[in-house]
This record gives sequence, C-alpha cells and structure tokens, in this order.
Amino acid sequence: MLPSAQAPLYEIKANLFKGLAHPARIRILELLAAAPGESAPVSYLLAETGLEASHLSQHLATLRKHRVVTSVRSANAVTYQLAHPGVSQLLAIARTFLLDSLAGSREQLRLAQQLPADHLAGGPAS
Amino acid sequence: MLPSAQAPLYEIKANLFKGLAHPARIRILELLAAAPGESAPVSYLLAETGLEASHLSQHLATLRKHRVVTSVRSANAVTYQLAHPGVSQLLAIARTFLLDSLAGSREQLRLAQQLPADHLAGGPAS
DNA sequence: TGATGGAATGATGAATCCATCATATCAGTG
DNA sequence: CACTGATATGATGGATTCATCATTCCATCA
Repeated sequence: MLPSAQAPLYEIKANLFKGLAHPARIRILELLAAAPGESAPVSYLLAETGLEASHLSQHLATLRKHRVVTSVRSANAVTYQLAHPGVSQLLAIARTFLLDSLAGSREQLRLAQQLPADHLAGGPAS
Repeated sequence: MLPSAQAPLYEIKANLFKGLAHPARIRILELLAAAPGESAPVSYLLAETGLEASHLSQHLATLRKHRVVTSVRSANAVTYQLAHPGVSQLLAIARTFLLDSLAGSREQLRLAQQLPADHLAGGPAS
C-alpha cells in the first residue's frame, strides 16, 4: 500500500525504491529513458522485453502506482512516459555507482562476496 | 542472493534498489549521509532510529551485502560509512523527485491515490 | 451490434522479505 | 578465565511480492 502524502518522507522514499526493485521494471524504465521523448507504446515494450503481456502490464501498473511513469491512450494503443527526469537520473547514478563499485573492488569481490564472515586479516599482496 | 558480477546490469541495478527498499534502511543511510565523514557508530544509529539492536544489525547486514556501506571495527564498537558518494546522490535525487511529485499533483493524489478504479466523474469540490 | 486485437485486472501457489526471539561472537576488564 | 557490553547471526511465523493463468475492459472496424 502506498503511503499517504503525510507519511514520513523516508517511508515514501523507501516505497519509490521498492517500485524500482525489480529487473523487469528496470528494463522498462531504461527502454523508456532511451526512447525518443522518454516514451514508448506498450507494444514496443512488449517486443523489447519479451515479457508476457499480462506480466508486463502488471509491472506497468506498479510503476504507475508509484508515479514513476504516466500513461496516455491513443486509439487502442497505450503510450507510457517517464513521469520525471529524476527517474533517468536515478538510473544513471545507479549505473555509475555500480560500475564504479564493480570495477573498484574486483579483488575484494573474490574474498568478501558472500563467504561466511571471512573478514581478512592480512590482505592479499597480489 | 546477490547476482554475480557477470549478471546483466539491470538485474544488479534492481538488486541495488532492493537494498534501499525499506524505510529503516533509508533512515540509516540518511543518518550516515548527514553525519560527519558520512560515517557513524552503530550505537549512534541505534539511538537515533530506536530500532531493536538485532533488527538494526540485520538491516546493516543487508546494506553491507549490497555494498552500500562499509564497516570498520574499533575496539568493541563498529563504525559504518557510506561506500560511495553515489549513495547520497541517489537519496538526494529521490528527495527532489518526491517533493516535486508530491507538490505537483496534490489534487490528483486525492482523486487517484488508490481508490478502486473510481476514475472521477465530477471530482470533489472541497 | 458483433467480432477483433491490444491492454488491464483478478486470483492462485511459490518464493521472498520482515519482525521477533534466542543464541553466538568479539574485545575489553576484573 | 568468567563476565560484561556491543554487535552479529540463526531460526521462526506472518506478511508481501512474483509468475502464471483466465477473464475482462476498451476502442476500432466490419
């Protein structure tokens, strides 16, 4: 359930991130961000993602619910658009963060990825 | 489970957002972002959030797992720090986005918030 | 109006996440 | 070493989310 407008901001913020917390939705948003006008019809998203129609629709509903996208109906096709430039900014920063993080800690990844609390004592020389 | 380093980027990205998708974790990150050196000991976070110790620790573990924070132990106190400036950028952009979104659509909120498909006919006057 | 195609909704197990409790580790002190 | 304070981990119901299926809605065209 979406928090009401007077809910504490950190709760609303958590909900926004929750809305982005799914690979399919990330793909959808990136397709929109890359498309001209930051918008595209469902048929396009359907073709690009290869998702089942109702599944895609469900994710679009989630994005709509979180006000991350808006939709407009033209004839019997529906076009979706990013609701705010902040959305693509979030994606861009996430990408920077992740690439940086992945590149900067390749070695550490090997050690600490998720091994059982093996927090190093001496650090590898190589 | 965390995706391996060669998982598609959109999946890793979704996982990052999943790591942020909880009010308690947002609060923790904002406390860290606001603290000097973007770092603070667990005891501070404990006092500020009012969470139960083990609960807080669990969220910290999640953040660690997603590499959003790093931890250092000094004596028997542990200090946490944001792992990357991108994290506070994400929070800042989310705030901008949300404030903008809330301010810009107060009226729509009333109509469309999450009422059962009650797509307006006349709209409430008051 | 009836038929067609695109899109959305509802309902259902399976999987995941959260909060709580109990227990364990770690570092310092007596 | 036993003890204490600080932090972390494990296990457990209860809630939330996901994927799939069937059904419904909406606009156009015959």
